[in-house]
Amino acid sequence: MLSLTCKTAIKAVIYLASKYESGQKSGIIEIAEYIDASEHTVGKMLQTLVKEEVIFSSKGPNGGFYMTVKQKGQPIINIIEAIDGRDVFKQCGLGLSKCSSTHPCPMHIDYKLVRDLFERLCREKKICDLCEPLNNGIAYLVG
Amino acid sequence: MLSLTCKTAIKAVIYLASKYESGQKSGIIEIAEYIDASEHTVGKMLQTLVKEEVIFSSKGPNGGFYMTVKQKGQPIINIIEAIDGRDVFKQCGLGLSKCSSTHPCPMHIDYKLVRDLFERLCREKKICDLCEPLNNGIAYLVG
DNA sequence: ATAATAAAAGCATTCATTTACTTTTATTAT
DNA sequence: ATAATAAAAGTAAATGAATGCTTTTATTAT
Repeated sequence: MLSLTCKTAIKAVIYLASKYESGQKSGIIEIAEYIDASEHTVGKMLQTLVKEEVIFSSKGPNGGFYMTVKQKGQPIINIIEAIDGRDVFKQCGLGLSKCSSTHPCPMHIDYKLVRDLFERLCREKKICDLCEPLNNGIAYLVG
Repeated sequence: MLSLTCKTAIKAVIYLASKYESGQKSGIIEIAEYIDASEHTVGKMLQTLVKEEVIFSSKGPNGGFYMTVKQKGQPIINIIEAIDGRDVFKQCGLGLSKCSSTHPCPMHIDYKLVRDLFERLCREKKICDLCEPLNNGIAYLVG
């Protein structure tokens, strides 16, 4: 459902959000190391997130990527739509291009149930909700 | 969640099952044309399904691929496991290799809900359940 | 037996995604 | 102003999945 890059993006953003309290910005290398991902993939992907205003960045010494309180309050779906596009939750379970309630594939009704549940979860869960268990040592971004 | 080949496999099997009443076997070309997929991909994929005993095949004139009543009663998950492997419904939503209830990613609980719902659907729905709406002209495999 | 048919198998190519490298641009501290 | 830092941007390579092609093997009807 989600691309590898998109999963990496969610992890990176959760990490960034969890660093908010420290008041410090994070560089590409730091983020990539923490979530155990390729530096280059992370760099490209963060660029996209900045362009889509999911996160902010600043150049130069003491520069890096960071988030505002408002951005921490964004739903996860903002990350997903920025990276994988707006149609993730509209795709047919069997890959038909025009699958809909009026022209359904045989799995349409059931698959839509799953897809909609996932979408709801991604709309309801805020970035800050997910970084909380990380800060409490209850959840992990690697392993 | 499912690979392109896996989606093609599900469509091919639903088509085969829907042809059961006719008592006729279907060749690679016929199947590929009906579900609008690459002949070669379909050939390879059907081979795998035969090896995993999801469907049967016979060579020679009047040969082709076909299914028994028993095979039509299989759950969809049999197709998925044959093509994409047994771990599809065990994978972490963020791609962690060791994500579990004791070492969860921040999305674990919520994602598991979605994953489990999808798995349940794939275990409960039988192949013959899905070819029924097709036979009734209520659902489609192309478009 | 032979020819025709159709799946099985192996190898090669294409395509998309991911990862890697290099150069450029902006910012800050000195 | 200058040097150092760090993101932005553009291009290239590597990987993996999907597709394409060719040969082999098995079966059936004649």
